[in-house]
Amino acid sequence: MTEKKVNKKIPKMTIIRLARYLNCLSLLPRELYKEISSKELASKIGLKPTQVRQDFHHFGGFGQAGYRYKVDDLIKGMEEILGLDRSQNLIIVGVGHLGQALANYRKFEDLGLRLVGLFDTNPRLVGMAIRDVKVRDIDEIPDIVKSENVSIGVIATPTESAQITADLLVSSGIRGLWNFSPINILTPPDVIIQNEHLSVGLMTLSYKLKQIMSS
Amino acid sequence: MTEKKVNKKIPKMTIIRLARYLNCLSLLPRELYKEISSKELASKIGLKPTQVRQDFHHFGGFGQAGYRYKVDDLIKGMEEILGLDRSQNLIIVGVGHLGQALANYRKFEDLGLRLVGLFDTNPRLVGMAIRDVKVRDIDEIPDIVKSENVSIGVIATPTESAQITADLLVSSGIRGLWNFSPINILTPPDVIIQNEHLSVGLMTLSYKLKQIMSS
DNA sequence: TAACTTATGTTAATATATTAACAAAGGAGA
DNA sequence: TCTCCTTTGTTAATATATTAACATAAGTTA
Repeated sequence: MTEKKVNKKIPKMTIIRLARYLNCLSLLPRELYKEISSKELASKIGLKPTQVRQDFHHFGGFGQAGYRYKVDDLIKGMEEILGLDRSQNLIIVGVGHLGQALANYRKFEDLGLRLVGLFDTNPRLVGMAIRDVKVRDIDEIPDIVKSENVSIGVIATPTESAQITADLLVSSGIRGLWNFSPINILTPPDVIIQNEHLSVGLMTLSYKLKQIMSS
Repeated sequence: MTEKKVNKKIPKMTIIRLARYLNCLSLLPRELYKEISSKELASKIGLKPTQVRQDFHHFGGFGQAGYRYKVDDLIKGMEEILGLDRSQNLIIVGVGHLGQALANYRKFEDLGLRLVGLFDTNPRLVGMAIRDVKVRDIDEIPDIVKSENVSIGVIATPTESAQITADLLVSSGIRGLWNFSPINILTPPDVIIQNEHLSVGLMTLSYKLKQIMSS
């Protein structure tokens, strides 16, 4: 490792893989894996070792020639790059099945994310609590966003309400949206939106299935 | 349009975008949009018009020079390419919040997919029904897969059970897995696995947020 | 010590993906 | 009819991503 050269514009695909590496490493039993090679890590994700090393190289590398990577160093380094080293707060809008599934998602803590609010319009849900987080009416979103310094808003509402929800979150000051509705939400250019368009994954699965069936 | 040249190895990214185009088109009000230009379609997804045309070109094109695309033709063509023209059956394993969210997912029908089974190990869930689909014990998976000719299995179980569930689905004859657990599931090479590793999306969101914050 | 093995970092070569440029085709209006 | 505008299909140019090749470093064994 010579020097950090983080400002050299990191490829988009490298960031996605970095997240996959971190996800993979975090699931490893730490007693067994104190160290890991690019070969081992690659095989767990279905990549080639040289891809792993090339990705790491964009950040100056995480190891030293001859040695294998120290898992702790990898995790720490990647968390820093991905902005997961400082704790961030998030809220979930829409407390249907999907919203509740996400509210119970244990990985948030591992990623340094704290769920600080649940919101819905349904009066029967408002007042409930999931894992000690109260369900509030969406009217309270602006206040909570400010008081809790929320940086990420999760859109788990029905499709019809998704755009309005996004507008509300943005006007409340949130710059990061995690969208689970199927629509393409319109936002100002300084807002980051991460879409989880589930049907896209399902359709590509269908395509690949068709391919192997007809070969 | 000269001729279909589908056998020319379609780029992976083109298939993903094809799914996004179809998703976008299916959400359009059909009275208003009988036709659409590459420019309009591209802007709705945040792409350039030339990208849309290049993607379509891999299949010989969907229109005619001078005319805009007919939305019906686009949808029909893409459904055929993605293997959504013939109806496929799927089952969901794991009827927690996520499983129930997916079971209520209305888009399945639009994609020609029919939910024919829900499975769980929890005796309190077995016997219930969601949208007229009974929840059965996972022991019944092999029988149902055969009798209903199931082609896609959805893994919505806790992480600990994900690999076992996958093994069971594969041994029952399923070749397509849609995995919502965070782990990288091991399967024979002739099985297609589509991972929805939600934390990856969340991490890339965190990264982008960090970028705009520090600029 | 020397030869061999395994490992990472780095650069070069290849492959893939995106964007630009332009010909061909239709519609609208003078 | 002629010109202008818009559109798709197609090819060429550019940009990005992946893979291969190799130098360097550490550990191991004869």
